[in-house]
Amino acid sequence: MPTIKDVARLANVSTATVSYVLNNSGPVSEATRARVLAAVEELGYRPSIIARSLKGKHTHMLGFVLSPYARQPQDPFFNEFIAALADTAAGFNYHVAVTTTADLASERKTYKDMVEDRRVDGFIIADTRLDDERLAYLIAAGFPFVAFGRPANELIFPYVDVDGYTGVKQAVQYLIDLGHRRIGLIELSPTLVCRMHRRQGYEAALQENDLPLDSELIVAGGLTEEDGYRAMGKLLDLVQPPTAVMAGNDLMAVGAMNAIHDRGLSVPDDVALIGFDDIPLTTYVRPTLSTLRQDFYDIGERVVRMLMALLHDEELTETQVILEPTLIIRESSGGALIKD
Amino acid sequence: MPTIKDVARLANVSTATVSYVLNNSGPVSEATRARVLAAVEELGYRPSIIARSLKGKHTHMLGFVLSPYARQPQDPFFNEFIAALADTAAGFNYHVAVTTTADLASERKTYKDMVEDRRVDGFIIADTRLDDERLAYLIAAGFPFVAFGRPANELIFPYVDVDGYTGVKQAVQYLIDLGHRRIGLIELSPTLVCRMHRRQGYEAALQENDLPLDSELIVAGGLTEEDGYRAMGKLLDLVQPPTAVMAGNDLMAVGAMNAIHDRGLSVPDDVALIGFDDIPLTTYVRPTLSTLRQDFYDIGERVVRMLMALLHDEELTETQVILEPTLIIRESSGGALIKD
DNA sequence: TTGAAAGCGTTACCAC
DNA sequence: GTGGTAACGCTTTCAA
Repeated sequence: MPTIKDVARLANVSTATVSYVLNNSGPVSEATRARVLAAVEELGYRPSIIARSLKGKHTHMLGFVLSPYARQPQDPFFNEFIAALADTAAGFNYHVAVTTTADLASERKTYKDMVEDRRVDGFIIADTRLDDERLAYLIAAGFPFVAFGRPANELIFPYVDVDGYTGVKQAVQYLIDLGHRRIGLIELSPTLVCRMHRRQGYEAALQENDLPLDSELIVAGGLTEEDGYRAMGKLLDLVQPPTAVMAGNDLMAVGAMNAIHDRGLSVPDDVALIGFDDIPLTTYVRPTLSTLRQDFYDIGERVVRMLMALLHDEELTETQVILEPTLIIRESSGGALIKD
Repeated sequence: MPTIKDVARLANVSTATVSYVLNNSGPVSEATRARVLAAVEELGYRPSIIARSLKGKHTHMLGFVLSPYARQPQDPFFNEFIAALADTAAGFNYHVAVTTTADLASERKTYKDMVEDRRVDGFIIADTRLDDERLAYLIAAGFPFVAFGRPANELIFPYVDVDGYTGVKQAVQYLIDLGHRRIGLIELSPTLVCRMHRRQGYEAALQENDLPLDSELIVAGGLTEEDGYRAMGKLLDLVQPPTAVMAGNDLMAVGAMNAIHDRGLSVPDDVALIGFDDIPLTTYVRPTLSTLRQDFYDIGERVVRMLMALLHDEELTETQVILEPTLIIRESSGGALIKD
């Protein structure tokens, strides 16, 4: 591998001049520039990222830690999100280091290691939590990051989030307009900040329509298909089961769908269903799943752009971005209950 | 951030001694060692990965490039595989840089950049192709990598692969044993090496049972649910459609399932179905999908272990590993056609 | 058992 | 416009 010295020698200039040419960081005569460029070409020289980093104090790496804590690794969310991160970062000549963790302890250690080893210049944090150690740690360490998800407390940091409140409210309103009066809610994991907003959206929709808030219609779910299956089972066991259900995410909605089918009932005739996320799975199942779409690619792209601005000391025009999800009506939400 | 010099100063030793202690690379008296360790502790010192890399000529990074060319980004395969890569690498103090590419040209550029910039010490390559530029390039460049998938030609490199031939043969035999005589095959993308082996397994099973090889029963598929849907449509359009179908992967099997349902037919009564991969989706659909399981986590782990051995100049005990897939019978493959 | 110093490949300050 | 050289933080050779 040729180094800058080899280039300098071949072009009969100093290494400083080579550096000037390559980085446009000094005045160089056209003739010299041409000679340097020719030498670079001839040698196939590429500057060493590592040496550059040692000088420049940055790694051109972004960190993203996969945690089973808030999302299952099989959640297709990651595919789109990671692709967006990697794509967008590449546009800035950055790369993304993806790490996985098994539990909270190893997650803690991972962040600490990445920060203290200065392996990455900044982090992308997904799925903010109620009492989020990661956020607290990074803020305390003064380490740059941008989150997908809002804070639950008074912490201040840049983020992109989806408006779960408005989204769920709109979806539940849609079900109410269809004629549904008993609408169930299968909640996400209690530690997730977004669970809160979605719940509030659900309650707001009922209140605005003067529908009673029946606590037995709100069941703890979780994250996975199994969680949704189990939660739906509880709802179906009620003396008066709901005729429609809003699920915390698509995976649980599909679980709910299976629970309904396995009891010989039908979606949407016996129970209408709406999910959240719009993962590809929604169109694979029958009936296809109505849902609230969050554009993970868009979110990932925005998050990286904000982080790049942060790292380059640029002015962040918007530091907290809230995106509206789109209600996507497919088959599982059914038609009007009472035909006229 | 404290440097090695700060530690040396505080411990009243030279930087060399600090380095000896930290790397166990020189004889150090117990007293000195203790003093150094105390200083490290007090300062919260962590060696700079970058400076280390500059000396040592390695980055402690592994590269993995996501390509839509052979697998759709929404393929859940990636989740498990990437998690396995990241987990296993972490055990060796390595990290994984994940990059995405949009097309073959950008893929080519990505590999070139990563290699020439020496951003990573080695690559993991997934889904080998018939005429695989990536492999050719890395071999020509003498750059270390381990593949998930076999070569299609005479190239020699370390890999882990799943025995698609035996797997599919076994699955088709299973269908034959159930009484099926007309068995369809929905193929993977033609460029994938594994398509070949699976096709051969299909043909072998038919031949061993003296069943005719009907070319109209073999249809081009692809990768996605849509591909499977379309391919199944073609099979159902036949004058004499198959009573069972082996799909190139689970995603296409689910697409086939939907195609069958959408024509008012039933799985497995009208058409029995077996997929390949065992992604979580197989248990979310109704009927649940029979499939050949490949353990992506295991594969990812093995690939990284082999790559680590390669990078550390250790003897590779096995350089080409073939794993057997497991036939998993769920509902979609049905029971015996002719009940006795 | 310890340390001085060279060197890894850059960048950038300061002279010329 | 150009070049010499120190510096980035570490490892390692060589000498003491």
